[in-house]
Amino acid sequence: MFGEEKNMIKTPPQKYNPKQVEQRILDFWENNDIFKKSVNQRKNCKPYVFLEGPPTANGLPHPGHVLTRVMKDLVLRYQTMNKYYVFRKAGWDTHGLPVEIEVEKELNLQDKQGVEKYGIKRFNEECKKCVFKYENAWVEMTRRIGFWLDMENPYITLKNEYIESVWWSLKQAWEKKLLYKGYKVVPYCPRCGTALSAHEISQGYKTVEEPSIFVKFKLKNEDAYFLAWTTTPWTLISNVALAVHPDETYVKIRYHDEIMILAEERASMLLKGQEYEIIDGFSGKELENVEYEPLFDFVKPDKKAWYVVLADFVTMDEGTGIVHIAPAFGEDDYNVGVKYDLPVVQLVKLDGTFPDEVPLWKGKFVKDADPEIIEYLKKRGHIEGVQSYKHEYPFCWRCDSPLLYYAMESWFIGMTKVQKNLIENNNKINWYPKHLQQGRFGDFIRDVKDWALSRKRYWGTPLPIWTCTNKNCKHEICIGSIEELKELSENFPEKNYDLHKPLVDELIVKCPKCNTRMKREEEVIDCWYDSGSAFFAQWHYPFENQKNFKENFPVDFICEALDQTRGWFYSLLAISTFLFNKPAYKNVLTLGLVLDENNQKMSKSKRNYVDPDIILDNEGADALRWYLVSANAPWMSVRFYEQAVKETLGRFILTFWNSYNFFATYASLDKFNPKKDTIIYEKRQPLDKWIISRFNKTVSEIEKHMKTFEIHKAARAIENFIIDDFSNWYLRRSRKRLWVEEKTQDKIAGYSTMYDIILGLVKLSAPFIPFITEEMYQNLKTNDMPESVHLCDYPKSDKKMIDENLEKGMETIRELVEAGRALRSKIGIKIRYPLSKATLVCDKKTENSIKNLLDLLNEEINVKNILFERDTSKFMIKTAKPNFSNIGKKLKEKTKPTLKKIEKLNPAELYKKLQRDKKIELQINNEKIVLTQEDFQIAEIEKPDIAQTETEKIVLILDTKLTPELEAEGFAREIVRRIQSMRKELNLEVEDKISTMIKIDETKKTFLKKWIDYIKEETRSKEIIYTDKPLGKLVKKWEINKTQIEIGIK
RNA sequence: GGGCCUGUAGCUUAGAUUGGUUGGAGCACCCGGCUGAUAACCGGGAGGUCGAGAGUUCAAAUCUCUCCAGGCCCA
Repeated sequence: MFGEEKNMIKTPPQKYNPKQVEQRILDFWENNDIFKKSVNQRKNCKPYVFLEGPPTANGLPHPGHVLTRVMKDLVLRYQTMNKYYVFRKAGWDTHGLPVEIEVEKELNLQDKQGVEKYGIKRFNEECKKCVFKYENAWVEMTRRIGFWLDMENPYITLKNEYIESVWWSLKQAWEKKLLYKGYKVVPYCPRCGTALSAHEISQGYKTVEEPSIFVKFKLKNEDAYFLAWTTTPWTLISNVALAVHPDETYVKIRYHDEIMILAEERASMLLKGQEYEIIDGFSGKELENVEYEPLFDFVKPDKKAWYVVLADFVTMDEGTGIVHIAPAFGEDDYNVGVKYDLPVVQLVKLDGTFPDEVPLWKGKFVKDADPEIIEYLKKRGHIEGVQSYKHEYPFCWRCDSPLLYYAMESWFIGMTKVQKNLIENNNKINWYPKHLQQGRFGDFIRDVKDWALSRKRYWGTPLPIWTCTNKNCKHEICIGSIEELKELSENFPEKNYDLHKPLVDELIVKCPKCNTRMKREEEVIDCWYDSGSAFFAQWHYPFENQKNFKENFPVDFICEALDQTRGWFYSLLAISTFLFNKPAYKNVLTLGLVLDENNQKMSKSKRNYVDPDIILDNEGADALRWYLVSANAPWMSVRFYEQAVKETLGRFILTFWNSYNFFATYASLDKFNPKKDTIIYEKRQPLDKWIISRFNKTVSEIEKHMKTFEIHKAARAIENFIIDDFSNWYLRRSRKRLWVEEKTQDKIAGYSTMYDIILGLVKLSAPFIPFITEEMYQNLKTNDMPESVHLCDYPKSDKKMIDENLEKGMETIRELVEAGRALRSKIGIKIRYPLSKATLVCDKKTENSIKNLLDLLNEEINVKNILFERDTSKFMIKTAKPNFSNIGKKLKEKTKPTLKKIEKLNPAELYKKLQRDKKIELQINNEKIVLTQEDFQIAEIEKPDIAQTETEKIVLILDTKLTPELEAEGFAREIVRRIQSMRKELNLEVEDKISTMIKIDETKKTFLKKWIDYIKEETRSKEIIYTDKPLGKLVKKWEINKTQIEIGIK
């Protein structure tokens, strides 16, 4: 016996069926709790803290989600195998406007009024259901691609505990005086009565053509006008200021007998070819605070208004360089208003019509009033011109009404106050890729605005701020825990409560100061705040798990797609900065987007969406994973289509499988026992030592790349190793070793090496392709190894095993093999026919580096002997050939006959003669012609029966003479090949014995005499019988080098 | 409109830091070979204005500027 049964390697199935294998592995993991074990066995190790960016399960997962999950899983498995404790809690993001919109659609509700009519309680119940609508699809996708994540105990943002943690953090902000009420200009749909998110707006841009007007504002105390330009006449009613650019030049001109002020650059553009006179010029700065007379005075502002302010956003691209400012209707306007303490005049009602204060147009929709307003101003001489203007304007995606930019009351977190800390904390984060840190993200933070936190909606974490309804008290409190709320409210339910609307608003909360009932601010908060709280709220910190939180903060690793830069990546940093003044995470890997085959963003509306399930079924999760991680750097966009994954399967996964399969098949035949049949390193072949060296080098390469999240490079290092070094060289060169029937030491050395390498590879690539590696591992493992490859430790590079010299030598050998094959192909002698000798011309150093590896070269180019030389002179003959241009110049019309004569001479003789006599004399048409050395060029040619080629360091010379013995050997190999292909045709097992009958002419019989045993052995023939009528299961006629033979086998 | 990223053979890509011989691979293609790894393997071939243009330099895929195309984010 060669080994014990339990450590035996089985013969794997020839064909790899990804779906079947992966299904079986999934079951194996589940039945044996491998995921939990992989986490728990590292419980006492250093933690590597991961935080899951929570998806919303109210839509189906998208290929982009597959990519993020694959990448996260890869990193986490890698760290786990590297002996870190990696806790992996799933999370669900459950609040937000998209959910509400989805539900509104389902319930066919048109607007907020519709929602309130339907009932907030019922509505929110629907929302709650909706966010888990596709939970199954998500869980199934996650499972199927092999993402190990604890989905049984996820954090969920809608849970009371989660909300409580969020409340706690808001109270921290409150106490730090960061939470305040202000205005925010938002795109607003007056018909739906709701503000729209950026995402919604981007869906609804349309090109419209509208009137734009040039409006004259008369200066106070001077008979001159500011000329301003606007596309929204209805906002003029609420005008409070004019803005100019501080650094631009403005001019006072006389035009049509009126004095007007506008930007110099714009004047020359607008009045091109017209007559006007420049009276004066000044910089924008000089205009600051100049007052003008209002166009309308429907209300008396409570603050100083109607003067010139300075603003950088004023451009010279269009208009007059003077911008009319209505802080209630534009974000820029609002910001400049805050800076100058301008009043907010808001003469538009929430339904988009003018209020009673504007008697002229009251009740009219503002946009419809534009023509009337223009007419009104014209009559009063305030209009200098009307142009039609084409531009992009946002419309409500739901009801198609034009959106109004509108200042709404909103609660803010004063991020500008902690900006310095934000910048400092950002600088502590390792960003991958690096450029985001100071680029897109850094820019964003350097220009940070206060966080508009509140949403006038229903489905979200309620804003925990209550105001006393007693007009004399007006006390405001922020509640930071359920306990606190219980204490202050009379009717807090004992159990089964839900902190969402409407319950929070039904509580009778009494003012701690005057005991009057308090009213909650009706808003819910931005759901980005929810997910940005995950790093503490997932622990229900500080109410529970204080220790857990402290050990897991800051998080080591988060990973999401590029679109999260200003989303989750920001909200995490923002919250952790004002709470703890630390970054929430140390490393952030930002992934590129998943595009379709034509580099277009995948979307359902474009119908270019690739369903991951199809690929998972056809090519499998491993091929999909490998493609996604090896195709490109993680932060680059990756094209996603089935053909690409199919190619990955063929090129890489199947090559890996075939390598494994090849080894396992033979190891099983020979009952190789990995525990007992080991050969010490020193006794292995150079080839073995070489692959071990290459392996260890690959391991260290991977370590280097994984450190910098250059996962594609790590993957490619594995791929190159497997395909190039292991499969296409090591195994190919080792096949003969396994083909011998006895269990030689060499064969066992081969098995040992293959076993070690494949087992190492299986571990090395387990985080990348967890299924196929598990399948292989289960067959390879001995009973004292962990039960799953994912419970193993990651391979470490053993520097002692790296032999640079050997690697260099092997490289040289491989170059020689390549050159040798090319040479044989050129001279037309098949590799099957051995040649007597090859000579390598090189220096001593090179000779030394390869002298132990010559067997490989021997076999690959099939020569009997290999010799070394220092120079090529033995094999080459120097010759002289005519130098056409010199001879031509010298002999003119006699050139042709001369050349003809030279052609007839032996070039080698010619060379010798030239060397000796320095000249040559020729008799042409009775004339003596003398040619000298300059008339010839020196060339080298091979001697007869010599062929040569060269690599960078070595000249390879083959003796091409085929002796009868050599030919006989080649002929024997021809026969072997025919018999082998017949064996194959009969689908014989490798070890099956056959009986062979050959019909062949007598001369060849003697010719072959020496090689009969060889043929027998190679073809596993018990006997070879010469006969005129070969019989057997398969009989075939062949022609080899014009010799007819007939072979029968059984 | 602004910021950032990307652009190398039909496709996927190497090339960084530090400019330096003739820009490497793989897939696909064509020719030849091999035949118990067969959705393979080996040799050869064809295929490149390195997105375009300008500049710096003895020398540019690489550095600078401008432009073009695609993408993302923000307006």
